[in-house]
Amino acid sequence: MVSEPNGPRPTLEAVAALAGVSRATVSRVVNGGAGVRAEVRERVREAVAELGYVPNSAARSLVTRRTGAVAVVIAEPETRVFSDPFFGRQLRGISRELAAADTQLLLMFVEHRDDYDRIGRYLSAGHVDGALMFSLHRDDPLPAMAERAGLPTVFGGRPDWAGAGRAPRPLYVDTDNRDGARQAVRHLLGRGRRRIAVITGPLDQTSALDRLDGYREALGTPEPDPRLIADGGFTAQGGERAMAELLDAAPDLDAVFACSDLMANGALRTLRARGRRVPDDVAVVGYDDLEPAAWADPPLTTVRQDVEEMGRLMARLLLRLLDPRKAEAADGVAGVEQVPGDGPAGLAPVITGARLVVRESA
Amino acid sequence: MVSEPNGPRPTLEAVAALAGVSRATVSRVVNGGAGVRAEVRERVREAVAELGYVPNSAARSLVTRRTGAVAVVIAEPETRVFSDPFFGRQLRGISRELAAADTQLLLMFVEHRDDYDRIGRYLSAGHVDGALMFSLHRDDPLPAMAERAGLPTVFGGRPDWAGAGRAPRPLYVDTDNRDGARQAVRHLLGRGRRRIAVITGPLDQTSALDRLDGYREALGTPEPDPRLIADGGFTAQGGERAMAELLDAAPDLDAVFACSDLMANGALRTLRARGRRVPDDVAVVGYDDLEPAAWADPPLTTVRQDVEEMGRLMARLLLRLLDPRKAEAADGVAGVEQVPGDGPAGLAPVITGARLVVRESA
DNA sequence: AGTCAGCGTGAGAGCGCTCTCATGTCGTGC
DNA sequence: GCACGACATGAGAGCGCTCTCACGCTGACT
Repeated sequence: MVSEPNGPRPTLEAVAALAGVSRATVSRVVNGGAGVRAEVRERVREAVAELGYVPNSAARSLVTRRTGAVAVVIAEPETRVFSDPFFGRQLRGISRELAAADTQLLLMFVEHRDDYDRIGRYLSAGHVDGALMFSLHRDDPLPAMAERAGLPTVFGGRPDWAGAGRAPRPLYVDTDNRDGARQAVRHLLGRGRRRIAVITGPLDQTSALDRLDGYREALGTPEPDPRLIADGGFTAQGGERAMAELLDAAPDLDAVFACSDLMANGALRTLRARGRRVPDDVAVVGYDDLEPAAWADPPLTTVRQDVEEMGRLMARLLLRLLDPRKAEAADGVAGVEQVPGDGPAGLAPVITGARLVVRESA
Repeated sequence: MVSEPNGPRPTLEAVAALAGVSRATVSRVVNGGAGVRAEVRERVREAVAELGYVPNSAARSLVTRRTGAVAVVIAEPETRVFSDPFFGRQLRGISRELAAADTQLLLMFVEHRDDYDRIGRYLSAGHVDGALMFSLHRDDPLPAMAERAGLPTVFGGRPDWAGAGRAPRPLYVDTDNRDGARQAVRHLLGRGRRRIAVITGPLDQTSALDRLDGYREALGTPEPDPRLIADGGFTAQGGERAMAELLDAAPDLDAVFACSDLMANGALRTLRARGRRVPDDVAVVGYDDLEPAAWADPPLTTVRQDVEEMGRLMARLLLRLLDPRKAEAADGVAGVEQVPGDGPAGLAPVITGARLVVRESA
């Protein structure tokens, strides 16, 4: 690759001239080389290498109407996004999968009300071929925006599809939150705990709701003692506070299911401060099985979801949506269950399994 | 905005027709409207709104040679990137600043050897106007690639500029690592500690090196007792292991300066396991002042660097590099010191201050 | 009254690529 | 020996935008 240090980047034209063929032929070679005589193909390849030719993406996507990039939109108040390794992990899974498909990842955070405008505009502007959206709360306008813009979108976590009218079924990747919660609570019941409290996430998110439902189901009580339920907002501080509320309202509790590891950590802190031993006095189960779980004191019994894999699945789903032909035979991932009864092959929401990991806290 | 649900997106041409002007005039209005009669401008704006016109970015960047996007390249083994809130925080700062300048953020992780190829190609392909690079280790080929591609680049942390030959001075944002480390160790000295160990980061990174130098300086010994130095690799596990090594090699140590909060947490864990009380038996100081510091048990005395601000500064520096005219009067940030003796106004490395935060661990 | 600067606007040439269609060149079958 | 299809290649028309330049108009100055 003997490129000019700083001259203008070579164009198709230049390569064509050097190889003694037409622009069209060079284009064909650059895009796979089908229908070009081997000898010519080789000559063109050499010219490309010699000039250090790299296709101009703007020109290409101007005509193809494809950008080779997807947006990842994270609509989460700043508190949670990066103190919780959850997003990072998922992002990495996404990044891996996209990189493998030579697709770029555009990261956008929604923080303020006015960000919606900017992002909505951006998504409609055709800068990206599709979008991955995270942790939307109930009234988030983003899904509607994406739909209006006709932008293929995959959600992280089952979206609360209140807003959309006659929209097609949304595509998403989620874990079986309800089942995970059930496993957690059943484990506590199996250890003889009877006054089991729950620290929930914000109840305008389906993941938080589903876990709460799983808790209810496992207890077999549709209306559990309200003193045993507190909202921890999916943050460590929230978990700390929620645990304090719970202890005040129900001093006799003997277990707590925190719907995220971070909240479980907060809860542990409160329990320690109040002199309750874990797990002897109060057993604690978390959810996620990310770093905070293993590093808690004592290490958390928790529900594992393969977060990185979820990210990967989201990306794969979107890529398939964008280009069904390229649907590599990369399917049939272990532990993945497809919701049945849907459209074209593989284009359906994906629910991954949850699994209890027993450590010392319960 | 009464856009067609799914029709082809309107073009300049369409807007021009509706407003009864030429394409050129619409273009002028869309790009600020300078040199267009107010009345006409208004008419065009209405047409734009009516059609829901959004400029096609590919067409635009084809002619302007600008993409309005920058790459953020993170070259860090997976272990650290998202278990440490450091990157997330910095990313957020970057994102904020870029969003304010309507610039997109392309995120790319380097994990494998072959990723370098892909990313190098990408950076040369003119997809982005500039790049922000993080935590490069000594022999990282990325800076050279960026330079060869003529891509404006700002580094996070002072790069080890071994590779580059006659390159211009690299632009970077860093904290005063050496001073931060000095403060940490002086604090320990001030508390009467005499056998102060250090848990370093990987020594092929300047931040780790600089902190170690600060440690040496504060001690006043160019060659401190090697038994008091261990590499913790900037990870929690590494910190745990390093602490164990230190205790084995120098059981009489009475303090440890861990060069990151995560490593300090690991160290705390080992100390707890070995029955050493903190801070009574062993005082511990961390570095970063991110979540892990406040959540440690006991809460960590640590060195604060405003990570998000660093991210913001990196982005600002790059934006200024890309478009000097737009250098808003957003300068003169508190606590920021510019390295003197450089090129055009403001285009110089930035070193932000470090500050000791005293909590309970020392 | 004539000149000319200055401003607002339009015409049109590309930016670098893809893709359709026409053209040319064989090989095959009757 | 001729018609025809298959295949390889080239010519050229855009994709939607920006930007230069030319043009016409107004108003100020000689």
